[in-house]
Amino acid sequence: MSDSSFGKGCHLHLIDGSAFIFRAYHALPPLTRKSDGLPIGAVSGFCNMLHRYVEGNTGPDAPTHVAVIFDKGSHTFRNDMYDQYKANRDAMPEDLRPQIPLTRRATEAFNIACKEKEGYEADDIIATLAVQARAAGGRCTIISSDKDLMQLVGDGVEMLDAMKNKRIDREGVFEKFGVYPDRVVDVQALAGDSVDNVPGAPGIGIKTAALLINEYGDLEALLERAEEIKQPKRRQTLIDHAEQIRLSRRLVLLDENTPLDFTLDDLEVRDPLPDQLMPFLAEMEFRTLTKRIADHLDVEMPEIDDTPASAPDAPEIEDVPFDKEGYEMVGDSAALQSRIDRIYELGYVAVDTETTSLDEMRADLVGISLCVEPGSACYIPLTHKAHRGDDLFGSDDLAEGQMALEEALSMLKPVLEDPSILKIGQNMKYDAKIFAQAGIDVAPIDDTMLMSYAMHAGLHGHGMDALAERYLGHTPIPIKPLLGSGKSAITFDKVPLEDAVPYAAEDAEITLRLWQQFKPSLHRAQVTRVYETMERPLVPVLAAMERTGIEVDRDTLSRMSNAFSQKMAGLEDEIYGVAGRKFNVGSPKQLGEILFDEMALEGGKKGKTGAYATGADVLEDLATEHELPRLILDWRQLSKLKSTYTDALQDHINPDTGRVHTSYSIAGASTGRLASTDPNLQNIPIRTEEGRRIREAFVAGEGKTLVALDYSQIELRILAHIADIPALKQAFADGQDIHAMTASEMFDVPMDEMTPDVRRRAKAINFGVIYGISGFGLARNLRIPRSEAQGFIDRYFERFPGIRTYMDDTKAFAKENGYVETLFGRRIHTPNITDKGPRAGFAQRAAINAPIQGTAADVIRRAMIRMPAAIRDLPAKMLLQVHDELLFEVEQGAEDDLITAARDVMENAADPVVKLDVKLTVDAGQGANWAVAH
DNA sequence: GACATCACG
DNA sequence: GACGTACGTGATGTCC
Repeated sequence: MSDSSFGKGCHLHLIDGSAFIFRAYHALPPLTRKSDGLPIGAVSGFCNMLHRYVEGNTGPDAPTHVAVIFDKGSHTFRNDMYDQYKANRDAMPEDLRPQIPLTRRATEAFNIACKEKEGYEADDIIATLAVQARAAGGRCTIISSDKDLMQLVGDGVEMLDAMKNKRIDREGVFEKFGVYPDRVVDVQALAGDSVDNVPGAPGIGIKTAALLINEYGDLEALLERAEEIKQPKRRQTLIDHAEQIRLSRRLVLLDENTPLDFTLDDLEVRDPLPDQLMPFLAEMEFRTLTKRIADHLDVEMPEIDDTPASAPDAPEIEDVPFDKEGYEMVGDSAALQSRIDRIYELGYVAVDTETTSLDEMRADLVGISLCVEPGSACYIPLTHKAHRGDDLFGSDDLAEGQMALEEALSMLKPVLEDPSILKIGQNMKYDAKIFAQAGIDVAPIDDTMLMSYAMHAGLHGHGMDALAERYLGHTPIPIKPLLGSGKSAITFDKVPLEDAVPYAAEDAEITLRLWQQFKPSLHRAQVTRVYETMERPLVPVLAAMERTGIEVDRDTLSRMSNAFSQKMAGLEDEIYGVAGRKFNVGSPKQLGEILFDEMALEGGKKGKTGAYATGADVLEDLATEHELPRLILDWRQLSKLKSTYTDALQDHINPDTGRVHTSYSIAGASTGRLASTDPNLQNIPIRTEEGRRIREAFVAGEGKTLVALDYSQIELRILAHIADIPALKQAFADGQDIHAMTASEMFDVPMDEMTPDVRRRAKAINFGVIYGISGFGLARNLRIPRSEAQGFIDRYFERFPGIRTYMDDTKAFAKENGYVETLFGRRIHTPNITDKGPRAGFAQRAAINAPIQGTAADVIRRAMIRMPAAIRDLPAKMLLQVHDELLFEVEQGAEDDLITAARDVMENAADPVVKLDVKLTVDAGQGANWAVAH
């Protein structure tokens, strides 16, 4: 190596460190260090890549200088220019975070210069060094495939895609951008970048951008002469967004003058020093790699001690039997402190809370259980009462031997909030909400229920008992005998400590064991991304929404209840008169007997239980024959509205907050949809005028407005994309009425002669397709002969052949693999797909529907996860989700800002993972109550 | 606790 | 040729 300074004949290699890390992380399963469980997969991959890189550096083209460049800090000067810069990036996976510093150490261990600078991106440092190298007359190779670096290429600067081993020169850049490197930033400024959240010009992509730049020379010339553009839409876009485009250019333009405290000469290539490298590899416990590098360097393989530090002679995890004797009660701060110390040694802990209620908003914390290793779980009782609930003199005295609640929480708060300690739970949303009541913001978290959901949706439920049984072969201690049931049931704070400790501690241990089993399986099941990006991050978002709740006006509901009561009473009198006697109108059994036995109406069909069917469709048909069915239908509607809504909702108004707090189950629906319970706020009436008025009781708080945003026809749009139906895609692109278009296509009716009835039929068919259409089902829905319905379907398939292909392919895929997948990789298992006979149809239709419904569910999940950051600076809160709709509450005056921000997130929620052929559009409404806002 | 019914997307 | 069917949910009331 020469001692002369960097100049002609020198060759600088700049490695994009972050790219290496992410590639290593995603390429490898989540390995952990054997002695202590530290996640180490990305470091392992990183070292492998560095080693391969060093090995490959021979021959005439070898570098004389080299550095690995890292990002540092999340805030850069670009965030000062534009606060949304990179704002929609997913958070770094929790098991990657602790590995980042280790990759720096790895680089140094390989004796390679390692550089970073606070407030600057790695790309800026790379730009600065590349320009310096060029100015000094040397060459530079940037090892990265990041397109943001392509602006640097030329005059001795090239890029190397290490993955594909492909060099990128000026021509390569032209291939990618349609312009040479000096105009790349102009093209990027126009096209924007959804990954970095660079806005660019709406509707202009790289192709159009390159076209414009090549025509006008450069960006400024283009913007100055924008008036000359022939296409009106494009012209207007450029005029309207000129400032946004200029901002975008500043965002993508790399800073070639980053102040650096080193020079190129400091980057001279150095041979690895075995004394530095081998101890590091040994510390990481990389057996294979250490051996390989030791051989390569011709040194002795160092000792690797990977015996688990915790328990040197501990048997394998699976061998520890469940043993409630090992469960301890923690009753003082010294005992708790030693548990906390252990948590810090390992970096994770399974947590479970015991409370007085399943309703998190009304529940009081009773105790906390912790577990860091099988066999030694503990329970910290906090507010257990001294006497059983059935004690004649049950008092409020606390049981003895418990820690003070405040003391325990103040000791645990730093642990629960520590970003370096992973908190593992089963249905963590529940525990997080309980802790939130105490002002503790639990993070980061893992959730075994959600891991199971990501891996096993469609196979079985994901409750703790089911998972323990199935995956641990263990039956948990049942809660029933402890709490009793019915009227004599007691709350957990009344359970004696000797019973509470084993029950509670076992839950934490089960959770930990499930986690140990599930964590590495996620990767094998290829659902890590689903779990990390669409399940886990949703937990805090939903917890916040549920805790916020929505204001519901009790008086409005109460008045409606009274009105319904009166109407029902009147109807009952009429019904008894027509029927000839009194009976329970709410009893389908009695009604069936009246209609079909006593009154002997036609069309009585008995179901499998022997009772007559009296559903709405049956009564609807009978209504032409007799007046009774209509009266019953009217009564039933009122009865439903009263009992399920106007009465029940009042009971759900939380006395403390005056609001209604639903709970969303994340792992309930197999397709990825959420489900709302206690109360269900996803089925508030809207289809009938009378029911719709119930939404008037859902109101905005004082000085606020409710804003509703809903995806327009999201499932049909997704169908158009997945089944690749050009006519459907075109219709959406043109903003056409999709049902009218289908009708026109199918029934040869021109669009301007469309009748509501023809459109209605087409609409039914469109929905039928999403549900896995059958002639029988469509016939029943449209009340037409089955043969006619079948004719429609045949015609539909003829006009849109892609649909049939999609259905056949999906069924075949499900049979082959036992699951189907959404566009985002969510898997829905289809264990019944092999059914024979009459049941076969069910599983097939479900398999056809699941990718469509599931993809729509994924989209809105992604939007919800990004929403808090997007509306962070607005006085607005997200309140509810109803499958394709999000409801917000916003301070008056900020409605439009909220709509703009939220719509943007929703419409772009598929990016960047999926590029939909059909754009998603979102309709917005606002008002003082939900009836108006929707 | 099963079943029928009906509210929503 | 017959099977019996639209997909996904949750809450309520009746009846056993």
